[in-house]
Amino acid sequence: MGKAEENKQHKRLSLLNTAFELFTTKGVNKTSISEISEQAGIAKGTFYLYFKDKYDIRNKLISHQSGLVLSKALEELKQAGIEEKYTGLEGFKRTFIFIADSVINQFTQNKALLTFISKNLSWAIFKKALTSNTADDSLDFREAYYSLIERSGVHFKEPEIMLFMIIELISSISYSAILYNDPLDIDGLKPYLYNTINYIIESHADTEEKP
Amino acid sequence: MGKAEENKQHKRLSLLNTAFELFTTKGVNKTSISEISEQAGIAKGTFYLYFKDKYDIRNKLISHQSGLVLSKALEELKQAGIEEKYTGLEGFKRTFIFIADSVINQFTQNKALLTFISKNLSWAIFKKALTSNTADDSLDFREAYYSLIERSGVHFKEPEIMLFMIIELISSISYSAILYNDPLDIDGLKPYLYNTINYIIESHADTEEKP
Amino acid sequence: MGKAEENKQHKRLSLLNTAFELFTTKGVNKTSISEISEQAGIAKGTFYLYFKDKYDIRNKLISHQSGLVLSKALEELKQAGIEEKYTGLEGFKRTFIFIADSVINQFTQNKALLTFISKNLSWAIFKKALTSNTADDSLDFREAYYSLIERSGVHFKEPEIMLFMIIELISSISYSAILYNDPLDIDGLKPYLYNTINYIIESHADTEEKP
Amino acid sequence: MGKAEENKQHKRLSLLNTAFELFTTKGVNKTSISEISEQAGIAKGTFYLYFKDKYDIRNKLISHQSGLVLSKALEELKQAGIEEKYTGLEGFKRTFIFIADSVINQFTQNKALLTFISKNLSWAIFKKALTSNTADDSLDFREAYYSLIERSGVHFKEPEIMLFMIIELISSISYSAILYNDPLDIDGLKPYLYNTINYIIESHADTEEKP
DNA sequence: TATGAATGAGGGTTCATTCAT
DNA sequence: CATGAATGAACCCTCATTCAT
Repeated sequence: MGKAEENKQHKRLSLLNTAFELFTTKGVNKTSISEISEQAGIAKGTFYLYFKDKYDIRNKLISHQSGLVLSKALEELKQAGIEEKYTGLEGFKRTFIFIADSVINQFTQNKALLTFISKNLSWAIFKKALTSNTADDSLDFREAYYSLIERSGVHFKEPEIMLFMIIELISSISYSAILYNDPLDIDGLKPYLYNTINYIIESHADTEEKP
Repeated sequence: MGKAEENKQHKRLSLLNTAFELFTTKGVNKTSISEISEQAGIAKGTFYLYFKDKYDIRNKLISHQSGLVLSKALEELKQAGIEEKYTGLEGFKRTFIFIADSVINQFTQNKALLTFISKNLSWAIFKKALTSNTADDSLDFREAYYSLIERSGVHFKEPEIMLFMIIELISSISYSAILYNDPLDIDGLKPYLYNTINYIIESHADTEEKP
Repeated sequence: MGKAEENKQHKRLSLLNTAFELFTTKGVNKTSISEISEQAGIAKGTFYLYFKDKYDIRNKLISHQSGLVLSKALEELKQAGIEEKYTGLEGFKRTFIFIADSVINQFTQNKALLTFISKNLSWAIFKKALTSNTADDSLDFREAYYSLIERSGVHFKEPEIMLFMIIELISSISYSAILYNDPLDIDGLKPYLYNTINYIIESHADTEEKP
Repeated sequence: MGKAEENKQHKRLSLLNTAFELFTTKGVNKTSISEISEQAGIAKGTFYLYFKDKYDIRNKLISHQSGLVLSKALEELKQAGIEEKYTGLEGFKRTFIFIADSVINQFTQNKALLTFISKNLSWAIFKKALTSNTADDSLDFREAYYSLIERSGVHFKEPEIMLFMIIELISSISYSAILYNDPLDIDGLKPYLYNTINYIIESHADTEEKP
């Protein structure tokens, strides 16, 4: 049982990894299930024991990969000790920008990943990724987000909308800037982007954070 | 000659219109060239006399349709006489929000169009749409944009980046809000969106617009 | 031993019942062994411990179900007491028509059963059903048939052929009439059918039935 | 045009013939479209230009082949001059039996055809075959049937039902007898069969055919 | 005996593209 | 210019059957 279960997990992962590589290399449309299976060293029919179809595996990959990116960003945050250095609204802004910067840098270093996620991400899928971290991972980004808010001591009027707007801004701008340097490379755009993010945060903060 | 040329244009338009209807109805992937040709009342082989392949016609459609949306927005702007009522930075902001609002409303009323454009739009394609208005149309949105700036009398540091950021913000937020009401319906999000747009404009304006 | 044996019989029956339901619902072709097994709550591999393949279980079902239909007809016959009321050739005819009518009514009330049996029945399979009543059932229709003849006191020249002809007539006519009301519904056809059956019986009877 | 059209007809026929051969040899279920196409010397995709799917070609074949069998029977009838020799009810009976005999003999000589038709024939499909003789053939069996009746001078109460019953009787009995000699070979069964057919005809005739 | 994961051949079907007319 | 029949590769998916556990 243990062995069989292990084997199954191994195959599942093999399929996920292969699919990810192909999706990011050739795009989802031009990747066939035959190809995924073959390259994963698995019979074509076996694919269907693990995933319903190509879009099933794609969605699972998006959740999974988004989760990984965020995990890494939070990891880096912890190591940088940002949260401890700053407090209040200022601290929150710095923290958030730090995370955004980490995410953007990851995308800059892995453009295929950016292509894959951007072309297929929707806020709905992303929200799922925030919470359900596909089994293994124990990270819950949503929780991390709210604990971040709490620790800052700031009260935000609509934290959900604030998050949504920032994420949409980051992802849409990253896409064009990182992949096409258009209208400018991402480093040139960062000041504008972070400036806007800061503004969004400020405008959502309830005026007097220390009454 | 005149007759033949007319006929050609007619076929071309027929293909474009049919393709647009099918793309917005069933999606680009699930629309076949056979289908487009047949529904356009044209032989399959003839399609290739006008377009290279499905993606060729798709790109042309995106440019074309984006142009139409902007044209309509500018048209409405003219009829509303906004530009004449307000001046300076304030006027520019109002004008811009007016245009954004028009675009968003158009998308709200035509969700298929939104899906089609959002799923396929990139800044690069959009930029092309701004200038080259596919033959017939005489509108040059870029020109309109700069004349708008000029008339306002405000000097912007990076008008191109400003435009880019605003458009990305609008399009990414519209997508989720209009199509899925997630995290909120578009009417609920408009205040936040317009607020942010205003901020972006302000932060790009060179401090003292009236020296 | 008793327990294991019971369990085996239980699984066998579960497979037979499930297969029957699926065969009559979706047709033999479109029913897969996976489906049968799964719905029977049995592992796929286990199926092969009980039946050779789909057609094996199908044949066994036809025999079984045909037997059930005949059993029920004979049961009803007994309860109606027809045999006691009439004697001689006349009695035989009435008895036979009674049985035919019961069978047809059963089919009318269970069209899926009719489809299944008609599409798969052959005289050869049916003959097997007449005698070997799949284990449990103790009824031997062939025996019942000959005892019916004997009791009537009539001598038939070729009782086997007579039975064959009548059964083929009934089954082929029922099929079209019950399932498609074509060329007429079964009630409209019954007079013609029974009239012909009567004739077949008469023509097989040795002239002077009471010497 | 003429050439292309000819070519199309040729391909169509090639597909029909190949399908017929495969259907009668291996059965409809076990024949694949790949096989039909390949053996017909045509690309697989081309099949779909001519027929919707396997069952489309099957139905067309049944109609076609049934028509051929009947045509041949009527041809033989004409050559035998039966109709001229006999008149009235007697003549009708002899004519009908002659046709039945021709059909049965054809089936006896072509058992594959019998298997194919019997396993797939339904009264509904047959009726279609009676009238619409797939383009080329000019024979309309239904018309022939009614002209036969008319010429005989006999009035039948329900000619449609009479035909239905006789055909069902013939086909179901032929099937078992010709293919399996069960319960008797077809020659042994013919007397019983024809006897019954005669009876059915008689019983449908309006009593006094010569007033 | 029972399981059910794995197989992989083969099914039906679609479709971009070509080319003779 | 226009056609549309023909292609055949490629696709997705199903499923009977096997076999290690």
